[in-house]
Amino acid sequence: MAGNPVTLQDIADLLGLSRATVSRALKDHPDISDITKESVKKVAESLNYRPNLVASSLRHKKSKVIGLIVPQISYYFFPSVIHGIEKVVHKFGYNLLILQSNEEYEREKENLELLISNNVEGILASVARTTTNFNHFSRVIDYGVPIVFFDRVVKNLDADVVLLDDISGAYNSVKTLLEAGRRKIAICTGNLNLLISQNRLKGYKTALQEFGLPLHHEYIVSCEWPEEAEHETTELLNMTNPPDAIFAISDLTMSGVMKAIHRKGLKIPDDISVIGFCEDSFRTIYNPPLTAINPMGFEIGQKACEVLFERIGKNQFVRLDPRVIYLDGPLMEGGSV
Amino acid sequence: MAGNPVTLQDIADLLGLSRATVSRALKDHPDISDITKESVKKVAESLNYRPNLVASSLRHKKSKVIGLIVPQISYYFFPSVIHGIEKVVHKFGYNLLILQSNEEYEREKENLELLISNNVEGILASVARTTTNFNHFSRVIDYGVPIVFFDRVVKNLDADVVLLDDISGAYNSVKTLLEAGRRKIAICTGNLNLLISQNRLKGYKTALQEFGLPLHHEYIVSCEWPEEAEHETTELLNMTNPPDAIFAISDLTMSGVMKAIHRKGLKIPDDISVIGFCEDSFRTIYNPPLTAINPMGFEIGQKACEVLFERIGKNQFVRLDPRVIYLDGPLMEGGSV
DNA sequence: TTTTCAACTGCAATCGGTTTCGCAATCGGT
DNA sequence: ACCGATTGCGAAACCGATTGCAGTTGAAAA
Repeated sequence: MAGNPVTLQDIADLLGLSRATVSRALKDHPDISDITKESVKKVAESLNYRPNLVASSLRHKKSKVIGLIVPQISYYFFPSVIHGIEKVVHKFGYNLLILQSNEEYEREKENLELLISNNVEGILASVARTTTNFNHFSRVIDYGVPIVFFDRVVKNLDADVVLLDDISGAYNSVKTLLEAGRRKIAICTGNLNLLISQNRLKGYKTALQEFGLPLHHEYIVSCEWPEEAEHETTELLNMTNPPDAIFAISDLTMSGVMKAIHRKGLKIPDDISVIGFCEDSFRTIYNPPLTAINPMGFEIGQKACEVLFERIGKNQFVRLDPRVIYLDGPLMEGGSV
Repeated sequence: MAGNPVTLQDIADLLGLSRATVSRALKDHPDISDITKESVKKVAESLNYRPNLVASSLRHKKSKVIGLIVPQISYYFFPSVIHGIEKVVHKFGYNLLILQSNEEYEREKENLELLISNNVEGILASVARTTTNFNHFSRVIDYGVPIVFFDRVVKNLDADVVLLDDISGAYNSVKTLLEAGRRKIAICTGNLNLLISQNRLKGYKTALQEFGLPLHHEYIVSCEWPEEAEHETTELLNMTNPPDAIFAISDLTMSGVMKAIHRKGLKIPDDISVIGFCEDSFRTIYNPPLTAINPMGFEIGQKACEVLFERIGKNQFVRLDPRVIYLDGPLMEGGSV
């Protein structure tokens, strides 16, 4: 919002034309003569004219904006996702309105309202871990704005979903540890509210089961923040029968796990093995680089956004069945197993 | 933009009132009777009414949106900044439109246009390293939209600027290395287009000079990405007379430096000392945690945003002199020196 | 009974860009 | 010179929320 809001009217007045003509001239409408177009463009340029997208959006009922709600931008995963989304959004000539829920249910609700009020044409969302009630999402869907969930998804809503095959990713991780001869494997999972945490835990259990190993409940810890992960890991390491391997389900938990291990002075992978879901840029920070499942942030963002644009492209009354799209997260060899 | 765009008119029709009355009722205008207010609110609720902020914004000529342009969201610094900004933006009841330039001048230009077209009331920006011409910024300022630069700032424009005291931060870093007995200190700086790189280099030079040490130009390397930093560092380490300390000016360069050191199998701080500008969450990933200047991302974001709101609050014709605000980045002791 | 005033509510314009419809001028052809 | 077609442009409505102004109603005061 400027102090110098040059409008179509200003240009029109200067040239003795109508707003309509100026508008058309600027977008090369065939009805307008080349001479007029040229003079209009010249004046627009000299006046430093910028079209008011807000007005345009009001008229079109199209804002050309996609909304994104993430728990937080920190760490490696979500920035990667954002890159992927941005690429697609830009390709379609849209813009991205990014909001953070800070893991708070209330904030998430507010954010949704805000996106609706801003006439976004679609929403990409990864839910906060404190969210247990999903009415705010269904309201938006009923309102007619398509949502695609990614990573931290909600099922059983009329929305598409893009995520990693978490169960098999976790299964493969733990299997890798087992095949390396580890038998006392702990898991540092996240808030079990989240489907993603549940699924990664499920993969862990499946792998152990397959190897005929019992479940040690004291090896299963759940944490929300790196500090908590560090604390829990320290407890694990101080047990009389400590684990010889730790599976961390995210970069967030992993960073806490690693701190605890460092603090304890353990050597990786000699004293203890470590594996998890980590973006490349994160896992290669460590020495040796971690062996980890690539959580495919970039690809998830891209895919989620493409799916969203498919919805937006369609007539909303064509009821598509919600799709569930799984990506495979490849295991990246490091030296931590 | 929805398929179910409930408008004031819909509510008005249902109740046999006018749009005007409904609008006033919803915002508790004193002219409206309590009975009317109540019934309006009830209907609005049941219809799942959401005010169209786009329309409102057009009418008010206030979008309640702040624009943010950053080179990229990756790594640790900018996410911290965004957190700081968000906090303030939310406090003022505004929203944040985040755009990434991806370090490209052209994209940065586009992003600015976009923000203007979206009627943002102010802009926070950290410039791309490929930007050498700043006309796009001055055009925006002339247009009447206030800009506050942070971190990667532009001086001599009519805009406020919030940044670290880079020279003294760098000076202190290098001094720390010197006081630890290191004499062969290399610097891994960024693109020297950027004032921030120049200043951090200047601090480095000053410290050396103060200790009566000559400048070894082969110890000064400049790089844009972690990969480049890794490569350059490897070269440094392979010299016949390699440095015994490295000063990395950002988390981005630091991550490359560290990889090279790890690959070379050197021990920190025994074989080589390392220092830099790193957010806490980043520097404590390493073992030992890095000794580093805190780049104060959160605080910079907060401050920049507060300064911006001061500008927005003022009548734009009250010409304030541009302010330059320095924050001090404290040295965080780790174990890398 | 008339005046006065407060309490409510509606009309219509506004924000800036877009678009439908239609009009006037010009052109080509006969 | 006449007719239909084409070109170039403007008037006005529209998107949805807001607001200055004016109008209506009812009750209290004169």
